[in-house]
Amino acid sequence: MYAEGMAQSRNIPLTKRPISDERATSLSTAFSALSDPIRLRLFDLVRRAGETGVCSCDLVEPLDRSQPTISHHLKVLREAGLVDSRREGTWLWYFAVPDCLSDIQTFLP
Amino acid sequence: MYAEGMAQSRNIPLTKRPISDERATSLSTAFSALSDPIRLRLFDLVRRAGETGVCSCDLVEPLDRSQPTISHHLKVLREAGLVDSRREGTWLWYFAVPDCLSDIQTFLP
DNA sequence: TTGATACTTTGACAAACGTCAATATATCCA
DNA sequence: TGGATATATTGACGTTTGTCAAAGTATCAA
Repeated sequence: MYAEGMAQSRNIPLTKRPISDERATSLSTAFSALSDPIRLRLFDLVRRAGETGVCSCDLVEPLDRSQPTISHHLKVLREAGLVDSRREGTWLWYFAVPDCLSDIQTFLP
Repeated sequence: MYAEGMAQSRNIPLTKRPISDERATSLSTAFSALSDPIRLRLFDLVRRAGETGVCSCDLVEPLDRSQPTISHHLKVLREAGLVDSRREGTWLWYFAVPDCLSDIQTFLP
């Protein structure tokens, strides 16, 4: 049976300097943005389009999702700071934010 | 109004070699495992414990979650291939799988 | 101003998720 | 064999998420 406060610590140096709660939340937002297969492919497509970016209308067909769904995913990516957009007439060109993954980079070993 | 198949392609070289669906799914599993703040801190704690690992009982208190919740998160991390465990008596020592993030590494710029 | 195209927002719904209490399983020790 | 500790599983719950149809907003051109 498991009872309150009965856990016996193994007295192992748990952590020297554990990640802060704030940083964990910030990082998890970035990870979360890439945690859906469609959204990951979406980001991949946008990133591959380089500085020029890619017209959002060209992203619907290859991902086999409705246009509103793609729009929703792009919003998630933008709010996570991974992509941004530039308007050109009625079109929106999406591009990857430079160094958007540097924070994740520093977390990896 | 948005109508079926009306999207006009901008004829931009969309992708040279877009990520495959399988790879996207595999990668998103890893990202998903780190998409929760508590689970991210959990992995951070385990990883910091090095080869020896850390006793699961020492992870409940610092993360301020119930024992079943920590157990659940550890299972998610294990199924994502990020951590593994070694039994020692009644204890389970969790440790980070070496190079578990190499796949994510190769995805980053 | 009217119509066409590009995109976003809203509303709805099922599925997945994070959480905990309660219970079950595993391992050791007396 | 029992009791104690460590961990996992089950079941339930409210919340979040991915999705689409429908409707709304934006921009341009005739």
